[in-house]
Amino acid sequence: MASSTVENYLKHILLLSEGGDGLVSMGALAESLAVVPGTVTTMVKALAEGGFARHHPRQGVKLTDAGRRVALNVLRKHRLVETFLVNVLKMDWSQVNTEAEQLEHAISDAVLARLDALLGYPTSDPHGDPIPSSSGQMPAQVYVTLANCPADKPLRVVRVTDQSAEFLKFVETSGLSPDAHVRVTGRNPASGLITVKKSGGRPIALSLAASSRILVAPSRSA
Amino acid sequence: MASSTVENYLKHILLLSEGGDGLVSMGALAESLAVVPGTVTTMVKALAEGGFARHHPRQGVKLTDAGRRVALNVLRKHRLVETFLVNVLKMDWSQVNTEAEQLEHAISDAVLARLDALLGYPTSDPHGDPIPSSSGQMPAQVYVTLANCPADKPLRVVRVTDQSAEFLKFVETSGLSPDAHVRVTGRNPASGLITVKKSGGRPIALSLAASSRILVAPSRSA
DNA sequence: AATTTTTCTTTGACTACTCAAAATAGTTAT
DNA sequence: ATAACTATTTTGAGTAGTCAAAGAAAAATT
Repeated sequence: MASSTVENYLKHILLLSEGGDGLVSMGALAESLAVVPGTVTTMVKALAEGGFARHHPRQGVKLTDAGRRVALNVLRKHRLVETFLVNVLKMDWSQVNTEAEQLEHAISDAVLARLDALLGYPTSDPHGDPIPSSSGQMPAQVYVTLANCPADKPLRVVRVTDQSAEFLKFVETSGLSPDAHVRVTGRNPASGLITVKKSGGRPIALSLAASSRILVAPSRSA
Repeated sequence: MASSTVENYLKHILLLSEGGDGLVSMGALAESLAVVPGTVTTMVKALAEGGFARHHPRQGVKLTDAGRRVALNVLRKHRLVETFLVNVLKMDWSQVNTEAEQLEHAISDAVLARLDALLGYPTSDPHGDPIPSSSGQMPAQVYVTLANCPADKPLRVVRVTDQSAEFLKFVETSGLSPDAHVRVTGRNPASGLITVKKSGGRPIALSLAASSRILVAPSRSA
């Protein structure tokens, strides 16, 4: 059985390796886990020893298939728990990430299966993050960010890729949570601002940095 | 914050001290926690250091008020989680003890409060064990065991004080789960057996040892 | 009372994880 | 090509929790 610590390392490696070639630097991992780089080097070698990852000295770490399997299962637990906390327990979506961080390591596969059924087999969590299937498949999402999508087209928010309570609070009060219908009304690269409008609402101003953490899809309805 | 290990020690001390004078022997605690006695001595001194317990060398350990507060909260989490697993997730009551053992250390007070509301503020779990209140009160149950209650009186099962999956399976298939209505029909101290009957069912034979783990209350209806 | 048994405590050692700080490798700039 | 910078690795040490086995105290036997 992988310890909570090992599960955490694997989860963070998985998240950081998305998009790239799978290699994650020690520095990025240390930052993400809030430990010093030396600790990461030590642990990554232990991970490699256990067959969960391969360590390429001075280059980075990459998950093995076994490691990815564990990481995906942890991520699945995390996101299903978040969904439960929001949909069933009606908790604030800006808080559930922290809660799920603990529960993801304590929940058994048996409980997970029941929870999945109770929730109706969801494929994404309240932040729009995709939930890996029990067989370890994660639907590849290739959405465009609000920062670089065409103006004036009808859009639907599908995902918010920043789990910080502060950002999520802002998104919620702005009404930009997943499933919100919006369109980009203005874009000013000089000032680094874009403005979006909900159908029938007043314009909302966002920094480019903020808008790059909101993923959208084309929407039929305005 | 008390670690999972500390929480576990406190919980086991609380459970073992019930009924007695509050003093728990190192041996009993070691047995209950499945560690060697030397480990318990070491840990109990750390608990005392942290203000959770008082260590009386060669006699035993006793919780302080702070320790009891923590222990009751862990027990509350354990039993509310069990109730959730059975009532909401429809899990087998013989398995939920093991599951709750993990979850009791991972669930926050915020989640607990929501869970409590969802379940309708129950006062006992599926095994009939009393659930401590959020303020740390545990309803004192002074029930009689099936082993030494009067014969032929109508009884209601209120609690099963053995969490082993095997025993719970037996109780369930015998139909002696909490709220079952039964009466003692025979008692044979020589063979160590007693027989009970559910209203309209056939007699069930139990050892005295087994029947001492089933608590009952007088029942109006037969 | 002396001896045996039981229970408890101590000691030394080990695993898992962590940090601080020094050493090293790789990269970039001069 | 040398210097400087940055990222990584190594080393030494510390905390939390555990066990095995030796030693000490208390209780039970004889």
